[in-house]
Amino acid sequence: MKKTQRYFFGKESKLKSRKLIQQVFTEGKAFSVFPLKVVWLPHNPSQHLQVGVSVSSRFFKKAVDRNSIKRLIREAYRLNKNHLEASLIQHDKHLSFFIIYNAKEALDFAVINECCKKIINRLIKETNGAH
RNA sequence: UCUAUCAGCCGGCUAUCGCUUCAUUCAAUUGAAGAGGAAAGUCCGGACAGCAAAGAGCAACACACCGGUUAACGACCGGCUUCUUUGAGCAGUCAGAGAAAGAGAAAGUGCCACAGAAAAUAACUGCCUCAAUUUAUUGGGGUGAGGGUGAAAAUGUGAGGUAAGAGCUCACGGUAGUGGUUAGUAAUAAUCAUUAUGGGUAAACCUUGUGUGCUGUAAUGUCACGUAAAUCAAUGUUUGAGGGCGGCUCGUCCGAAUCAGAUUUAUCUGAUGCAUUGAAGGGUAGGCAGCAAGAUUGUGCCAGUAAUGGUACAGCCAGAUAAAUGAUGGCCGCUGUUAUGGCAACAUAAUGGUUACAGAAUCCGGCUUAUGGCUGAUAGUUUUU
RNA sequence: GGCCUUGUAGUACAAUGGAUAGUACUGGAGUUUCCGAAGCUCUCAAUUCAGGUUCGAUUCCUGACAAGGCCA
Repeated sequence: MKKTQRYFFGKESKLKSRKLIQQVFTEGKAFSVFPLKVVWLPHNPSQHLQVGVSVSSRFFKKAVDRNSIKRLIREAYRLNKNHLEASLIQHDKHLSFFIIYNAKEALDFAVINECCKKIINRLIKETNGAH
């Protein structure tokens, strides 16, 4: 079990409910690690962890570019999220957050991956430090 | 060699970590399938759904040579006419290529800057004539030939005619209408007779003909939640109150049902009802269907000039919803550049790329726009023989 | 996904199909002042793009591009 660590990112761990997204944006806290911005809220009724990804159509007009950036972010998140999930289950916390791509140009996978690691570490600190 | 047009294709296998749907399994798992020619723009046309039912006129909008294709279209195919351009020819004309929002300006209204006498009634100048007198001017009449400006100037040339002139008359033409004949399904063409001589603009208003109801899958249905039109109170009213005919008008249509009582047994009365005000209370946006077998895809044959249609066989081929088809590698294939060898084809090595435009969102038929590389065909061009 | 609206100087607006596209603010230069501000004078700067109709398009028509709005 430990030797083959899985990196699932299925339907259950995506933030889909329109109501919850509204709540996250109105009540949640935000910080940003360039080029990503995170809005998070320590609340989720169904799962321990749910996440959503968004790219503004103001910066990227073509649907192809938006989709490819979202795929990159999701890939980076998928590879790094296991620490966060474990910590949440350990402390029995619930979290839902949203990642927004904030740059005007498309960046490499390596940059986004580094950025994602920072975000995960900070989220672990925030959720544990609150209580 | 280059350019243009048309048609076709865009890699294959595999490793690790993953995504969506379906099937399977108690479950873990396992298996199968998974983006384009434009999926785009939303410019047209349909299918499908709702608006309970449902006239006439007007408005609004669209279209406009003829025939065909199609479920339908403003799309497509074929033809006609006009125009542009190239070539040939003395010329009439012929041939090739391309374009056309191509009904009506001879129903009416408007507009045509600047320039020009004048932009369509006419006037000015001029020409001719008569009268007067200051004998080179004025006034009356006739005329629409001359005025060289403009994008456009009152049908062109020649002759007759007249005081001067004028399609005023004649001949040959041009243009337009009407009526015949011939060819053609038709537009139209050729020809004959006759009438007229009226500039442009309808992508100005408009007229004629034809057609169109509106809204759109966030439609719509259904399940859950549960409220609205439900509850409570007060007041008023109780048969012609109100409502419909899709945007407007006309004319017209509906005007119900249930219960109780009374009787004239099809009427009356009352209530449910309707309107207004107040109180209390309340706020969802989730699931499923629509939604994946169809004007379907591929191949062959037949009909047709073609668009397209018919038929036989085979196939089932995305279905998400903050929205799947991805990330990192390897090998083969393809290909660019450089170096070496070779007359050349090519071979070897190094290095790089594997792409452009672009991501389904109810589904189809077109149009438009964005697009790199390769292959084939056709046309033109350059060089060599 | 669907349905609409609008494109004019740097900004906000105007224009009957007809001289060189106008007004205000802004920018630049000059004048005034000991120096500034304000004022005055002069000046730069635009019809989103491509076709078409017309003798002639900001205007009319078609297509593209861009910006903005709405849906229960």
